[in-house]
Amino acid sequence: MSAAREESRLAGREALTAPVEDYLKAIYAIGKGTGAAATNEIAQRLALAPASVSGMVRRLAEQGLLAYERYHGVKLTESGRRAALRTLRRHRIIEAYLAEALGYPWDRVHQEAERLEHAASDELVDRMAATIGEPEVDPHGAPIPTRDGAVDETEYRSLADMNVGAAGSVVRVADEDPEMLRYLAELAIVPGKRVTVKARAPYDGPITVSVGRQELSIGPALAAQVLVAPIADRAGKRG
Amino acid sequence: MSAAREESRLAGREALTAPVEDYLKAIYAIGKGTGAAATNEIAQRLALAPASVSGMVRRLAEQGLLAYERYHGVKLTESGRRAALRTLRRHRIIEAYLAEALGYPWDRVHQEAERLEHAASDELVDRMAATIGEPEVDPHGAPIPTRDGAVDETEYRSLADMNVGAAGSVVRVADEDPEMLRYLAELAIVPGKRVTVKARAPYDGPITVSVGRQELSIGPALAAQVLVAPIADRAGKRG
DNA sequence: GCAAAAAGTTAGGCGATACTAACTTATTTG
DNA sequence: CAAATAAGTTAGTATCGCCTAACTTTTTGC
Repeated sequence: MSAAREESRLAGREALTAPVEDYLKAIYAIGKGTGAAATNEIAQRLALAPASVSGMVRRLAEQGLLAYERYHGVKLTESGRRAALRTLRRHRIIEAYLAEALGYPWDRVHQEAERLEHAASDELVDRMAATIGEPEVDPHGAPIPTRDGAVDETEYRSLADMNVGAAGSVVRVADEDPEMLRYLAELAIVPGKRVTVKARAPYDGPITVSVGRQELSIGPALAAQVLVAPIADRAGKRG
Repeated sequence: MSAAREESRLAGREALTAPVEDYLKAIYAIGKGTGAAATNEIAQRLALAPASVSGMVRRLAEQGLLAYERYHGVKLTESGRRAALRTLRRHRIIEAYLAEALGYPWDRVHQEAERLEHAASDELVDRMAATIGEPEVDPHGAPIPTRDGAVDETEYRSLADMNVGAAGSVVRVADEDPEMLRYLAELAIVPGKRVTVKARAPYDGPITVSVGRQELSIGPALAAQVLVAPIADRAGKRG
């Protein structure tokens, strides 16, 4: 009964299914909001076969959620972008709420939010946001889109791209890998912390960073997952 | 990719789909835990065609969740009953949490919980329960099953079945119809309230009830939705 | 600038879950 | 107790979202 299907969806939204919301989120993430996304990239991010993506992408294009040209990847339409941002808002508010209100550790909020984002109503998400004081970022520092679809799209440099001597403030870390998040927490590399790149070994070697009064060495793969806002160095060098 | 399917499900549970959980809940509700449920009743409760129920019920029987004999309805197995109670626990804790922690009005918690119960992890549900002090009933007075599958199965009399003169304490009201819940709240017929049946008109006529210092008249259909625990009448009449 | 490699698509299927229409079994009732 | 009615099932189909295998288009690299 398709009536039951309909009514199981959420009032006020155009009843996108969970898989559709996941595709839109993935395409948004790949295209950073406005760019194009390749079939294989979408497939990899969603852990699906490329052929499945071809099929779904055609359907989403028919629904007007994205622009698709065979063999040339896809781009979100304005409507698709809005839908992606609604899901992203849900996801990040849920993450923030789980951490703030329910004491969830930051390495597990992502996984839980990944499921709840498809089931939570606008009302619930808004109540969560209000309860924890309308946060602007999630526990990993990712910006939360507003109700009307605005997001801070500032692009930050990763710790891996900073020059030696440059200082900055950690604004955001990748949120998907729990083990990595636990490790970063251990190192005290969390949003808000001030970091300075002390050295970098050649040939993709480890990067030495000072965080607080500690100095530590991390691999470039990990450093790439940490985004930093530059801070004008008080000593007058340059970042 | 069935791997993605798997991983989208919840750790620690045997990965029942949302429809399956809904069937089990419905069958549990109809059979009051141990009795049998008729195909048509299940169909009606889930707003599905009877033919769809026949199909699903066969599959659930193959999975060992229920005992099924063609043309003679179904009964939950022990495993099915446990699964139903797990879902019920989720549902009711979520309802209680929404009301307590997020200020949800009692007429809307059911609908929201109906979706969240399929997406929330055990950890989330347990954290919610802990946060609001391990409630024993949901906002409508329905008992919350414990983690190990025990529920209070006391059967109460409805207001429609009470003798004139009988007094009692409202323990539970039906939870699905928001409009009815708003009306009951208006009348102050909510769990915990003391009620006395003052009169009942013949031919299925209205029932006059005193609640607090008010006296009001409600139809038998509404009265049937209100469950009451008898209170030994202080004046010595009888219930 | 063409052949090899990479990327993407189509074709053909599958499992879940639902539907309608037609049929069978059970129950009720005169 | 037989006919009428109610309840339940089977058969055949659809949609969604996914898969693999085989094919086509685009890109890359000599």
